[in-house]
Amino acid sequence: MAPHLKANTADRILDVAERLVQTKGFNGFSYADISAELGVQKASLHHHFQTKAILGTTVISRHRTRFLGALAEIDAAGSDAPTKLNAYTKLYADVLRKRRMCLCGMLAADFETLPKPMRDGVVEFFAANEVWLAGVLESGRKKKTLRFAGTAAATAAFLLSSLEGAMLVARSFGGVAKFESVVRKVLTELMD
Amino acid sequence: MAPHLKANTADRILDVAERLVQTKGFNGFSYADISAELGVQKASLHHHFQTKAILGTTVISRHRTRFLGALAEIDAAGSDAPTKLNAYTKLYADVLRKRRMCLCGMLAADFETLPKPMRDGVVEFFAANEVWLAGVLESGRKKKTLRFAGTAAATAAFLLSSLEGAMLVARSFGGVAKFESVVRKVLTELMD
DNA sequence: GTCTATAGGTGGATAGAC
DNA sequence: GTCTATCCACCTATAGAC
Repeated sequence: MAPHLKANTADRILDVAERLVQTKGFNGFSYADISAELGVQKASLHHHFQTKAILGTTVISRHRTRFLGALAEIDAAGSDAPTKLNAYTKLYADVLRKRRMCLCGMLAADFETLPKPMRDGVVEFFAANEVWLAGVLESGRKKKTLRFAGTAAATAAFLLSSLEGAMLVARSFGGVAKFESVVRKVLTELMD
Repeated sequence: MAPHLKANTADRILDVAERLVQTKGFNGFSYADISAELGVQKASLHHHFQTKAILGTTVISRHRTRFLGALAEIDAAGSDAPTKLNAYTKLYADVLRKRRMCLCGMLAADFETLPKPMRDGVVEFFAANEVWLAGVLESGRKKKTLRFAGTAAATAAFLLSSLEGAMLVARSFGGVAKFESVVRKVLTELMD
């Protein structure tokens, strides 16, 4: 709430690290990159985040907190299910507009090379997303504002997969316009 | 055609490099990894592929040739459009079963860190896939074996995105079963 | 909490013998 | 075509002064 004009060093490190993970992947950047960008020595970065694994884990957990906060805000608005799904896809579009990949989508690509705590964070993020989506879908089906075959859980998995894939592909091939075209196709199936 | 019992060194290097890209990403492996696995010194690898960029570019172009060959085989079978789409998704499922990501899907994640020739290869691969898919979709619509709204090109982009995303997510969260569940959902929309 | 300095290892890449 | 040996830049991480 209280807006600090200058974030503290740890947060500024996390900001840069988060962006670098989302654009270059966890193995595509180093402490030296963060050091150069912030004008802070590498040793100072290690003071705040002793190892890269700890830095990565912290990036994930801060991101999950914020993302779940955004979902809570969507819920708090009290809109109907289709509006909630639109708002959800807008979260992804906003990330893509910054030329970034979904944090956990990127880390899913790097998955095999990640330390265990980061892997766990990625899986938790996907699970939380699917739980939230399934809830929205189920409520939409009850109120007849959404239509879909099969379980809400399977439809949630389909939604998450399609959004992640649309981001992944669009970042190199087609851009925001293609992402939004795919999103419209996905949502239309549920809402028409 | 002629089955060599032992592939030549260059091909064996490409085999390992391809698998490492698909599992760890382009920035997640080194010449040392290939060296250890093949029992060949790093300097020898550089004799066959002078730089990592050349190695990566060669992996992509060999993969594109093989993949387009697989699509040509599907076409040669002369099946109807739904059968072709099923065969196409099976190509992806087979990769996932080997616990690998689609080569170009993985490289799409690494995109920002790739040398230009590799970027071009990734984009070409996606473009070729969408062209092929759009052709199958258009022919299916003509013969009323497939139904979809909008253009064949947009539907092809949706298909590709969903398959890439389903692979990306399923590799860390849900496995082959979830991938196939998503695929069934995607194809059912077109075939029901 | 930030710095300088450095350790110890690995990255991609090359030279030159065989 | 494969090897040994080596270069140098960069990596993560630590020690210790300020």
